[in-house]
Amino acid sequence: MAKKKPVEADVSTEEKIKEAARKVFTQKGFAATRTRDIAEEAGLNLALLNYYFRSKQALFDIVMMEKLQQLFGNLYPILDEEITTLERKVEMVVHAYIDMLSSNPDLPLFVLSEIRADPERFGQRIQAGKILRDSYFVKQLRERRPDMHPIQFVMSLMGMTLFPFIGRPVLQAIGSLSAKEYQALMEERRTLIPKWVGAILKVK
Amino acid sequence: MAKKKPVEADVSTEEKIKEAARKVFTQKGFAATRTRDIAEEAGLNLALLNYYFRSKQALFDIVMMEKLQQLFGNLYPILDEEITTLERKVEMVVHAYIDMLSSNPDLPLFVLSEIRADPERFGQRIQAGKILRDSYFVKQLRERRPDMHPIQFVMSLMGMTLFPFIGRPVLQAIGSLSAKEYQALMEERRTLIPKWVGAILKVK
DNA sequence: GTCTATAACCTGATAGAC
DNA sequence: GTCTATCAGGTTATAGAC
Repeated sequence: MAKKKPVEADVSTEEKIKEAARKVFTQKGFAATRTRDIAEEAGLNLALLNYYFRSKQALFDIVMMEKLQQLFGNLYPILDEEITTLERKVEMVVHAYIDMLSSNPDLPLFVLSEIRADPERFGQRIQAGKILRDSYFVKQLRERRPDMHPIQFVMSLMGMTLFPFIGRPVLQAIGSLSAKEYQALMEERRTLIPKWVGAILKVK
Repeated sequence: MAKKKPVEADVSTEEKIKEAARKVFTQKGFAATRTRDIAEEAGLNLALLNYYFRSKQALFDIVMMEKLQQLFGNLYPILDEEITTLERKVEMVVHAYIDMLSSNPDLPLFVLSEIRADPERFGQRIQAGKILRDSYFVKQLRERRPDMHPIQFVMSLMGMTLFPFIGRPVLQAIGSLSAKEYQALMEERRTLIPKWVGAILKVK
């Protein structure tokens, strides 16, 4: 009743463009994407991109901020829970990533590539400090393993979780795996990684 | 004595161009690189690129093949040694990668991005099958852990080793680390990863 | 708001002098 | 072999009709 237009089952033009931009930018990156590709993907005219968003760069920035949030935004809330154990946090992080990346396999390679292409624009955007300074996770980790730098642990956890998606073409070829088989291995990693990380926490 | 020119301490123009191309392509990727960038980096004129190499794409292909070899070429020889143990092979792989990536930190993100951008051109170029079908490494791994798919192990090993370089800007920010501190952590990983991988091999 | 047409600019590649 | 000058084509962005 409060809507501007009573019947509006279809998405707005603006949203169509954003959705097309998400797809094309994530797949090809900023430099290799032409605004024409996005317009075509959206089934719209090129001029509308500049009507709704001022420029290719402005549209990209919007998509990029979303993707940064998507890739890193869920991390802190999980890691700062006070009641969950370290092992449970690892389980939750791995689970959340494999869920999300199964529908967005290109996300990590896209985000990390674009951060490197323009570090000062996007690098700072991650409120990076707070994850390792303030979180309950780090407190627990320091308590359990005062001998190791927390980031060493984070590197390995993220590496084990994200790398299979970043290096998928190569890994899939190395293993002579079908898409279905690869997906099954990702499912298996939900339990495999927490188990392995548990072993890492105990060693020495 | 057999040289065409008696005095030639300086590098050839062709090699200057290739060296500049290595640097710029690896840093910015194919799409974001302009042939003018390469010419400028080489301290030469743009026309010379097309004189020595036919096109941007042809020059890129040469660099890309080199970089593929650099990233994956040393893997099989190490993994197919008959006399070394599984643990020793892991040590050697980790050591070789950390050595090489310390002077070429952009290499993995570059190669993996470009493979994704053009999978049919470069994907096949890695004689991928042989690493996991034929190598002595896989034989040892199957023997030790018949319950797990070898690729699961490879994913984790490569992830722990390569990801710190792929995600460096983010990880360095997360940890509030200087370049020097980051480098020290990479050195520490030479022994840390083999130790952790050893724990993974034993768990359950 | 949406389109077509076109401006303004950039990029890869080449022609031709030296 | 190396340079300057320039072409041809493509790309972002805008003007203006509807």
